[in-house]
Amino acid sequence: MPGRSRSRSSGRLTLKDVARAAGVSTATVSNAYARPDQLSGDLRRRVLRIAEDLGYPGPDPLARHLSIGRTGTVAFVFSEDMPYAFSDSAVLALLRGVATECERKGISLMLLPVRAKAGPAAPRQPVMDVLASAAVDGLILYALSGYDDVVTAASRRQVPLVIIDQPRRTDIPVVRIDDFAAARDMARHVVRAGHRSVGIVSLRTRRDGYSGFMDPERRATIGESTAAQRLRGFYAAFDEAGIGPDTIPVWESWENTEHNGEQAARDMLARKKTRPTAILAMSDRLALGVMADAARRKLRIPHDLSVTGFDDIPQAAATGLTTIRQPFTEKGAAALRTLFDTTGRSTTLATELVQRTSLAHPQFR
Amino acid sequence: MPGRSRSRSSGRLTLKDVARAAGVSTATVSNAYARPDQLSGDLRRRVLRIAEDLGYPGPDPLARHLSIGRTGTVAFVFSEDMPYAFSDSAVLALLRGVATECERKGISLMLLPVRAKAGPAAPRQPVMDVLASAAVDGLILYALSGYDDVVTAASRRQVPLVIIDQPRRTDIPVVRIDDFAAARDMARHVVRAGHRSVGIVSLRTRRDGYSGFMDPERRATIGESTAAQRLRGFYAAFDEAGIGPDTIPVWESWENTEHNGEQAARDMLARKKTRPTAILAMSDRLALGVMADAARRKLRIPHDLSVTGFDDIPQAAATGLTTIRQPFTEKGAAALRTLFDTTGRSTTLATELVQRTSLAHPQFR
DNA sequence: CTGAAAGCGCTTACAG
DNA sequence: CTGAAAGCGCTTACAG
Repeated sequence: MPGRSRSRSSGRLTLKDVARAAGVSTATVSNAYARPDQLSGDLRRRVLRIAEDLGYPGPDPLARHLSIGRTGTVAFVFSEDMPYAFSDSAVLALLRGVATECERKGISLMLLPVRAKAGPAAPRQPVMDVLASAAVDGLILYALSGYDDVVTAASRRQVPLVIIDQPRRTDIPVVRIDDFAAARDMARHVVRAGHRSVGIVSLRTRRDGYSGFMDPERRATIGESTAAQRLRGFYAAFDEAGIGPDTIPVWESWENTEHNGEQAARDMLARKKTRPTAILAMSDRLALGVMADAARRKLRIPHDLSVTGFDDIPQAAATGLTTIRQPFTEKGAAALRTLFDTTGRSTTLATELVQRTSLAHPQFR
Repeated sequence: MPGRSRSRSSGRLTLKDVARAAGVSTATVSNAYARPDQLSGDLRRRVLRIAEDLGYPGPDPLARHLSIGRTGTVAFVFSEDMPYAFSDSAVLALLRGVATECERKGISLMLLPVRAKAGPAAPRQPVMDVLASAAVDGLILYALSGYDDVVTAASRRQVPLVIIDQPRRTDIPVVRIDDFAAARDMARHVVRAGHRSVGIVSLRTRRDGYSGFMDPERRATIGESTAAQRLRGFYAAFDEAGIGPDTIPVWESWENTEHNGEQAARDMLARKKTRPTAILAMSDRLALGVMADAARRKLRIPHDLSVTGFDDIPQAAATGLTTIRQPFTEKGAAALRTLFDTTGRSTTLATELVQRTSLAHPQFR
């Protein structure tokens, strides 16, 4: 802004003002704050006292960040809206892990929601803006299967990236579990329990806002989402048992909520003839929804219907849900470590099948 | 860094590189991104295409922030550690409110924990660092009663401030409830139910890590914390009923956890002779702890013991806890609005006494 | 141990 | 509609 007077023009105090008042250079004032070894204790104390007397709040973070090229902040980027993120215990457990590790390292955490509105084009612009304008040293991308545009925008930024819960990409380190193997193990477990007639409640496989049964074409083009990996795992185990994919109804949920689980159950349990003896859900929340609908129909679990989940959120233990335990907190911590790990190695964390009471031998038919 | 070559020295692409490649000034490139009306559509498209071809990630946020003097980010500053914050439904509801409003306004949210270690001096240095170096346009200070050093450090920053849940300060706008009145109403309700022998489980009144009964001296010097306001409200109602403070045991909890509530109950319910007929807790979590200990002693609620809470978290409804409902989400949203409201007005939100089944007429003695 | 000055990568009022 | 240049407020290699 040519023509304006010196640094006081903005009405704020700057390093320069302190330097002038103390009769030293700005370098010395800067050093007084950030590099105590660069000046004598006496001078440092004097400078700091004068700054305090003047009411100088300390070096401006914005200027400092530009100068040193870092901000000490990382962003957690996720495709859900905030209310959802703060209500989902799986997301919260993950955030707890990220945040705890951040705190340990003295790094600040920024939350960056990139709306999950349906349709490939919808969120394009806002996403770019928020991603492009966040002053961070690294980005943690969470559950962005199908959000290739977001991932692309993120990778343009010249900062380290790590992806949580998404199929491998060769160019970005990933922290994940083996979704295929975990799902396959669960399905084998269901088969071993004696079930031949099963249904699947899937998480979203793409970004089109669809909830409902997947038709053959949709099933044939499930892509590479987390849900796709798990679906393949289920199919693999059922295939081993001679149960073909065409005999298995799959209900896809746009949202990971109990409500979607209930809708799925409503559609699957409606006709007694075709009712499966076991329903495999891709999340505990979906499974809880299925159980809620089953209860409404007076179906006893596991006597009349077996149900399995995925995640092992606190509610799972409370309701006796047989499920796959994921180490959410560890996942979050591992993500942050990976972000600043120069080797760029991906991590696959172990899962565990937790047997409770919601799965048993089918009792009738 | 004198002596280094031009902007390519850091190996990163800058506006300048794009300008050079496009044969225009940096102003034009900048305008192409941020002020489309400042150049023709043709030129803009050409510039953007060249930037894209070069792999330019767009204007660097750090430099942009320094230039425009804003970051589009606000920080939520709280005195608990991250694991606690992500486990407490009251804090989460509040954050949900803040975050939803942030999302609506296109503002990013930063989480800034300032450790709650006991002792006045302990957290001083780290607190200053994280507060001083966060590049934000505003600070939301949550539940910082007793953290005057943090508040002071925050107010040095030349950014808008808002305080949630803390006694009024003349210089900073506050979003809160009327803790005194809400507590007094609850205590009146307890008196009206016929109780004369009561106990209080308090939140922390100071920053010394103390958990246990408050002796008269401690009670006489409770200061201005949220807990102090509520304690005065309880006392006021009991005083109206002729029940003096000296006859009321008060157990102070350093942490707002079920565990601390259980400890309080253990101490208060130990001797049958002096056992109160009603326990007023300053939070639902503390109340749930009291109920848990009561259950262990085979005390029926409310037959053998009445219990009241404060907050109305989801668990309260599930357990029939009579409590004070706080509008957490609205509180968070109001805080963000207040932050950018030039009037600097404080807000006091309404609370509601929710009657459930944990309070009844005392049945014995 | 201290200071003068270039540099970080943008934005923007102003002149043309 | 476009460009030259000052300015945002720091940090730091280097000279003294």
